[in-house]
Amino acid sequence: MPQQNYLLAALPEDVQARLFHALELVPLPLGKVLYESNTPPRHVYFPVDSIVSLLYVMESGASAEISVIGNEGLLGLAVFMGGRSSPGRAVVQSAGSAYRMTGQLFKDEFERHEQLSVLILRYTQALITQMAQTAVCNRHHSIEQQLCRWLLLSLDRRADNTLSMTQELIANMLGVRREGVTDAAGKLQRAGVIEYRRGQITVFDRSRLEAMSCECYSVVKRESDRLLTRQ
Amino acid sequence: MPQQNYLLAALPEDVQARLFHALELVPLPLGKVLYESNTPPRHVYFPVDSIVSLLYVMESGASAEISVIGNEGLLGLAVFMGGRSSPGRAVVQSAGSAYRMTGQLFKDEFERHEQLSVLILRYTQALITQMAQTAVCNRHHSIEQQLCRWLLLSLDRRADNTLSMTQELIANMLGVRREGVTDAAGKLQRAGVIEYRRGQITVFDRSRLEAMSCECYSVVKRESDRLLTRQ
DNA sequence: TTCGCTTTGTGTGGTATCGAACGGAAAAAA
DNA sequence: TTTTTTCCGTTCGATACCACACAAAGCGAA
Repeated sequence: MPQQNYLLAALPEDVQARLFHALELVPLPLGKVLYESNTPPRHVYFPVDSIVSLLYVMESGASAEISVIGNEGLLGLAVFMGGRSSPGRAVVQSAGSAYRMTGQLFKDEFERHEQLSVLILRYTQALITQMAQTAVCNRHHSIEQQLCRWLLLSLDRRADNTLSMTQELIANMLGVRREGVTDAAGKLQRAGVIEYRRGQITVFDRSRLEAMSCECYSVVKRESDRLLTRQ
Repeated sequence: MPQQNYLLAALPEDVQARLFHALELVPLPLGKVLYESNTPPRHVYFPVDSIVSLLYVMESGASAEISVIGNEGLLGLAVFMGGRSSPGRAVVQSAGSAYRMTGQLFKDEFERHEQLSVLILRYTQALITQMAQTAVCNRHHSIEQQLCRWLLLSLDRRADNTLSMTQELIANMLGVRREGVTDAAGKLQRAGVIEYRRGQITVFDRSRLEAMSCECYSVVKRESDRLLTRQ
């Protein structure tokens, strides 16, 4: 159901009616690259039960995640921001599916329906907040705190309390070494907050995780809620 | 002249005519705080010869700059993104002046004139790129590289090759200690690239500075040019 | 079962940055 | 002029993160 995506669900019924016949449900396997850096996207994606990461990759090959997008958002902002493309790569971080429609069609609708554009702009601001907070977090917080933040952000976009994700991949997202993640994850496991085993992470104590995380998670969360619920 | 601001200058003449009578020229002294975190802005600012930094400040007091705004842009995106306010603080980094108009008025114009909104959206995307690149830069590059990037970004928004800026303030922007900046700046000075003396920085060899900077500067620069010139 | 691959744990050493403190020199204020 | 403040340079030890290497353990396939 398209309404599993909050952005789509928040639209007025008449706009939904116009849009939904143009939507196509596609599976998003783990690791699939939706957008490559600086190449114009064909489609706009609305995740339902998948999670997609926006990664910036440097010349050296080093990378860092700058935002996480799940069923609260959409991919392909560049389409109606007018830039056609953007640096950064979009990679499926948690397999699932998403609705999509062609960028041109969506752009037309964006320009036609004010309720749609208002919603998208608010979502854009939420995304900006997430990116800004990520920048500060990268500068000032420990790997352990960032891991907590990352787990929480991913958990918010999942139906249960598990994640399929190796430490190696998490390290790529956070832009740190795998060993650093091993250390931090080991601490969390010994503290009884999480349990992991060969790429399967289970979160036992979410409130402890929030307490061990840096403020960045709650700042982003609060701001997203403020922007996307208070219509 | 309002046209000293590139965004204003890029508008069609009829839109300029509509907007300019609502603009007010105000001086921006060094250190002035234009927006405080999470407080709704009254005005939208268009810098002409001033530079404004967008800072995120953490609970601990530690801070980091996430973008620089000069005569190529504007401040107060939250106004028409619909969020009314945003986290982050806007501080004048280089004294000068700016045109401003009330947020409500600007929002009305934004919604009325498609040429204006298209331009602003493109600028927003350029800003997003800058923020994302800053996040990655914070993660992967040395203080020296980041200092080069920062000097170049500021220099682009200045008419000459000097900056009034103490190492202490630069450290706050970059989110590092003052001593780290002293080290990096000392290297640059010994290399003959810059000269500084009690808060006055002169750049002698811009091309060397670009060579010593990380790729982040050129990525942001190229993307901004692409978005804002190719109408 | 055995083999091979992936994932995770650990160690060793090196570097960059941090935290805190002190001192000097130049500018600004009195 | 003298005093005060600001800005810059330097030090030292602590720590976080890095690069590389290798071992152990889980899992799947033959």
